[in-house]
Amino acid sequence: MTDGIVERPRPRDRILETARDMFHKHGIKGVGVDAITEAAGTNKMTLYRHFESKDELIVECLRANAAKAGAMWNAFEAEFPGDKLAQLHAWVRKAAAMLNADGRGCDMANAAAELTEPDHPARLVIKELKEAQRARLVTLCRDAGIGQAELLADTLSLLFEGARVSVQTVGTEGPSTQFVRMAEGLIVSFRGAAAG
Amino acid sequence: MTDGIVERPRPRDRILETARDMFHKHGIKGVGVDAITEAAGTNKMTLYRHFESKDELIVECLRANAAKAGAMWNAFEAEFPGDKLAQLHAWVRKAAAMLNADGRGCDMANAAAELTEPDHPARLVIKELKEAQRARLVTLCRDAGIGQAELLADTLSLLFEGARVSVQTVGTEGPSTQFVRMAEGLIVSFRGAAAG
DNA sequence: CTAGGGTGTTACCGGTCTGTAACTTCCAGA
DNA sequence: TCTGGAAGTTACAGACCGGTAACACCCTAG
Repeated sequence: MTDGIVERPRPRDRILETARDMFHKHGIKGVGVDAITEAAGTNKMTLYRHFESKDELIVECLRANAAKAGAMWNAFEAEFPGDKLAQLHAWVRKAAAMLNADGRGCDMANAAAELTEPDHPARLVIKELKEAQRARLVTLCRDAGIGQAELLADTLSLLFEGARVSVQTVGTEGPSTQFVRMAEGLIVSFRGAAAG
Repeated sequence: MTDGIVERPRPRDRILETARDMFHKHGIKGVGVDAITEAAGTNKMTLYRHFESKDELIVECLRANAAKAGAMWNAFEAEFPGDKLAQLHAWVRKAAAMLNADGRGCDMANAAAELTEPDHPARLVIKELKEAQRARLVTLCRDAGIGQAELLADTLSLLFEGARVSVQTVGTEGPSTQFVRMAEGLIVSFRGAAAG
């Protein structure tokens, strides 16, 4: 019986969580496996028992990020069941909150900027996961009864993506401050025109 | 008299040009100074006679990029003298062309993603140069007689920035294909509302 | 012709990186 | 209590990194 005390996560999970955090903060090439394992309270050998290479660890981190993002979408549905328009507005608010969370952009985009080898295993999963997110936003727009749902979803996607890199280059006081206004304006405009 | 043959650029310029190209293609941390000098047809010692460190070389590369971008703006003015609206549309076309040029995003944004140390010398110039570009786009929108010029300029900025990272993650067939339509639609919309 | 600065060459330094080998320690389950 | 597997430890291999020292070369300005 080990009740009463908080179970310390297994080494694999500690490594994964620590790596996610450090990759996010310092970039992928800016962090070595030694630093990860030390911060995770373990050692390099244990890392290589659970992940066959740093590249595989990177991929697993990206997948974990995507899983967390997926949970976010589910939270929208749980908060506003059936009300797709409210969920869309929740997405806008959540996106805006992320902009001010820290000065680092999207982990997928940052990884894509760093890992330039065209056949790097991470590039495949980045594309996969980004496309999945796009599909989810398109569906949300369509189910909200918006005509030209793809165009609105793509526009919102690009705005958000751009806002995240803008925060990374000029900080939170730049163009990204207008993100909510832009997004809400677009939604109104798309709802007004041809509610097909 | 060395007429008749093309003057080979001096080592410093060859290094700068080669570094710009390699940083763009492979990322900053993905390229070592040895590789740069070898590709530039010179050697490491010569590099360190002209640049006091790799960091300074990075900064000079970013400045060179900005200078090239500045020349682009001047080309718009030369092509459509006085016609600010035509220059704005030229910007949209040029931006779209960049999206399909190669799969790599903005060098400034990529550098910001890689160089995470908050006091890295490159971060200062990135912020400077991005703010200068934004100011230029705002001025163009304002001079084109558009009300809410800042909002339009910021929206176009974020769209373009987002399109560049989108190209880097999902390729040229993703949301970025809609960039021109989005941008032109926004310009029309902003011109329609309150030509203050 | 000569002097000197820009350039090329080679070797090296200390550090860091990913990844591995060999061995010990710990702990849960039978 | 015994056993087997997971985890920790130490040391190392081989490569690459940014940066420097010492020296040979070449070309041009005087």
